[in-house]
Amino acid sequence: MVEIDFKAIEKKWQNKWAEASAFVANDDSDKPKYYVLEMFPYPSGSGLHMGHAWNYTIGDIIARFKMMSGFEVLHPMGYDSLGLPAENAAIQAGKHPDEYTNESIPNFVKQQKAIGLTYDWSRMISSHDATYYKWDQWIFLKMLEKGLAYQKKSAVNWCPKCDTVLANEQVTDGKCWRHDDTAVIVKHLTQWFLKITDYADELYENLDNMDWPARTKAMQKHWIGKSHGTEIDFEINGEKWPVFTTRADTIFGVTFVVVAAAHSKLDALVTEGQRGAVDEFLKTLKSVSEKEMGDMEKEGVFTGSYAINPANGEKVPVYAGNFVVADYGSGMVMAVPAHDQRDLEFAKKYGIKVKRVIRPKKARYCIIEKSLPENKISELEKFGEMEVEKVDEDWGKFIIIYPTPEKEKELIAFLKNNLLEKSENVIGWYANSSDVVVFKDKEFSISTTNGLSEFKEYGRSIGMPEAHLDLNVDCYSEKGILSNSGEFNGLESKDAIEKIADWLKSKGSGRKVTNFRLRDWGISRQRYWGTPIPIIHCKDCGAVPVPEKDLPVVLPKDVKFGEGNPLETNEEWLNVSCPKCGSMGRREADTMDTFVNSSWYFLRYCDPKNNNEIFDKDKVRKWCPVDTYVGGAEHACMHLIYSRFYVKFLRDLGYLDFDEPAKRLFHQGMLSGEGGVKMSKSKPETCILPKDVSNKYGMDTARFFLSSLASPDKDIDWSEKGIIGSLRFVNKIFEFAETFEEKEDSSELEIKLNNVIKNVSEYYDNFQYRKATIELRALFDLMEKGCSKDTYEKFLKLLNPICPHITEEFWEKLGNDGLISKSLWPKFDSIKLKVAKKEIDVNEKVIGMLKPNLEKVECSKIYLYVIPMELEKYDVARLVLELGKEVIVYSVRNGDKYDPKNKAKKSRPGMPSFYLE
RNA sequence: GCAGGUGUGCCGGAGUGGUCAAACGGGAUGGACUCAAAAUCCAUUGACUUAUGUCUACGCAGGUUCAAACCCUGUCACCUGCACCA
Repeated sequence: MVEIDFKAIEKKWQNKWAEASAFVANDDSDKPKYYVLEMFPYPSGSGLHMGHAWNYTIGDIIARFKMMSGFEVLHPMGYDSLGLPAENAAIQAGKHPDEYTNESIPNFVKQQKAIGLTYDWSRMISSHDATYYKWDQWIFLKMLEKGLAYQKKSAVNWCPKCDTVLANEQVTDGKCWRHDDTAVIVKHLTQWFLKITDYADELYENLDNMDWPARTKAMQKHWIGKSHGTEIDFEINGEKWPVFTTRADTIFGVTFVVVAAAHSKLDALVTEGQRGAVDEFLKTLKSVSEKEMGDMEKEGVFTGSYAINPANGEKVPVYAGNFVVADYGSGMVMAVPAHDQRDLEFAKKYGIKVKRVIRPKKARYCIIEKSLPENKISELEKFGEMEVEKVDEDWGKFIIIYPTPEKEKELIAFLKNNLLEKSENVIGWYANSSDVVVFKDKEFSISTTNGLSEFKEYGRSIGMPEAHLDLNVDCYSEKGILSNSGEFNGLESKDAIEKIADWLKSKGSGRKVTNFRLRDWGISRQRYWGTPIPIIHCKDCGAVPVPEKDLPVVLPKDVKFGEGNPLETNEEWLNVSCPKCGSMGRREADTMDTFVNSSWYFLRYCDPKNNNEIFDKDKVRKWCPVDTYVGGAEHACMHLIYSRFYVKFLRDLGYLDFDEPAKRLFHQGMLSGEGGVKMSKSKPETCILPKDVSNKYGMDTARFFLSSLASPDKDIDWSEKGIIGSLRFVNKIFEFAETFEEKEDSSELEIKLNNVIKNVSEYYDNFQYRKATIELRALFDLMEKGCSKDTYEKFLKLLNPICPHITEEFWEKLGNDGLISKSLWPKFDSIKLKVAKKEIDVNEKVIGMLKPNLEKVECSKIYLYVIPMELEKYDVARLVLELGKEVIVYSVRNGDKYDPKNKAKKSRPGMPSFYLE
């Protein structure tokens, strides 16, 4: 291998790019724009490892490709420098967060520059800069104006380790998103909220139109949780209490009502007689709630009140229950134990009756038998419709019965008594209404497996397995046919839901509604390193917004850490006069959630230095929305929902004229160390460092290697062995460059080049970098046999997005003046492409496959067998002409013409086949 | 439980109806070069066997088709999210 000084080449070109301001995006360019963005990082003091480098490279490749393809590309970088991690890291380092951050950022920038990324550094922003967070505050005031920011006292999630409140989105499984070993506790505090729920419907519905990864969209849909249902008023103690349900068809099956234990108006329902019991229950709840709310058993207590079911006037008991969510719907549910598993559990526990009002559309039982007497078979008919579905050699008849609901129990008894125990021939039976399988000769068993095919598998592959009997058919939660429901009997659930809603509406005791799971976004944090909330609390005027002209409210430097909310420790900052009445007021000491900063930063890149406005509308109109956004999937329900919300808000404020922040979203996979070890900044030994890689293999080699490993959305592992393959390739290019002498292109190479240009362009565009590397290798293989300077240059351009430094070097060596990074992407010639690709139709294709084989063979006669695909006559005749041989054609289907045993069998079945004589 | 995704050779990973025993890379084996090694180059890398040959393969089981890794049905396993949302 050649010794190559990658380091020097990298330095040289990084400097040249900077000198030429090669990647500065021009606001006034006439070219079409393209906005590539990677999620801005929090600048940790320890800098970045190869995993980060790879992440940025994914976007960089697109950016470079687009630049060369004639776009004016905006590819900015900035720092999400406010927030808890920075505050904690600073405290740990014994520094003030401001100082710490201001040291970290230059270090980060330096390291990113060393990777050779195409960032427009003139647009760099940092969220801890007051000129940036001023606009966080401005947006907050605008939201306040529009009624979208408000404060309320509420139960909030508190992380004892972060020492602050968390948003719903930041709690996973009852644990903090940063500390998965720390359970979140509930506190009641007055907090600021942003009314993201106002946009719930649009946030939900618009997902369908977006080119974002399916899983992200699915997660967001889940999170927003839109569901259509009916709100039904139950009268309790003369007052109407609305209850939300998606299953209005089960209204006649309601046997009790449950109100959330945490319901704010629970007291109104509790009778004197039950007061003691309820208080007792609430007390036990409190002691548990801090730990495992999740896997707690369904419990409750009777409140003493009764609710009147508006559908049938029945009085049903009202319970307070621990399994009802207080802030979803109305915090109250109608319980239908016959058709809901949770309700059933509860009903069983407290001895509440169960009333069935839905029956399966069609129960289906299947008996598999070998030689059952006819009279037994005909006996089965009395239970309902019957059919013999299929005959199977091994297992005999498959008899299917659809019993009427009334006869179902009888049928089960009949099967048990007559068939399963007494007949040797009966193998078993199953019913998919209750998903039951039973086998002969065994203890009876019914379990919730899944029907016939499973049974067959059991029967064949395992023989007669142990079967389990569990007649758990009393809860039917599927949709079906209504019964016991008065005038609605016989309707299907789907129709009944509509009809019952209409009926209740006409009676004035119900209405159709849409509910969302999404809650408002709590943004108050009791920490220092965040955007101050621009509010002054006044004894007389309440919460008064800081006037726009007084923005930004700057974070004071002088605070004490470790004694609760740091901002509370600076009295000088806290005490200000009320902007409204002038009397003494006090600043809001909470700061904003760090996600506020990242919700709109991509807009600021368009006009990062504007001091008069959040941004110039025209500039944003020019660049936004983001065309390609690259970032981790972990933000699916946080940053990626919040920023959508912000965009919609700013749009409605008249500042934007688009609906979504990014047209296309891409989640990169994670790069792990050798053998799948997670790289973590806290464990330096696990980290592969870009500077080591650059020394050893060169950044370009690493970029090529990582590109060639797998699709960039997949998780990949670093491998010291694997990169050797890429190093070999890079070395070959160096050797080629050293010894390059211009030659004529072969026509094969010409065609190949065309194809490669076309394919590689497509691949870069769609993140299929791996395929691009394969095409480039294939092209280079041909080039090694000799090629023109033009071809060589085109190759360098094609390789440039992945290997920007070395391609600049070779480009220069060829005598070119400008930067290859700023050169124009090669065009492909569509005529040549046609020759190369030979766009042939199906018939030609089949014949085409045969021809080269036939040509090779010395023979006088060719017998050709083809399947009638309408191709014989014309195409074969042509083939005969072209080959100049005698070809005799048979149809494969025309049996008497050939002996299938030793002839047509040869090639793949169905393919035209031939033999020679 | 619900939702989304994945399952291909020793490994990573292409391949979405016929030019597929399966691209490309890694690894392994053999050979060339060398005193030797590294690097480089060539060949082989499902089985049987060495022929323009057969068989077995793309999680498993069925199905559609002249033809299936690719389409359909069912099923299993793994990954990722959400989980008492009525």
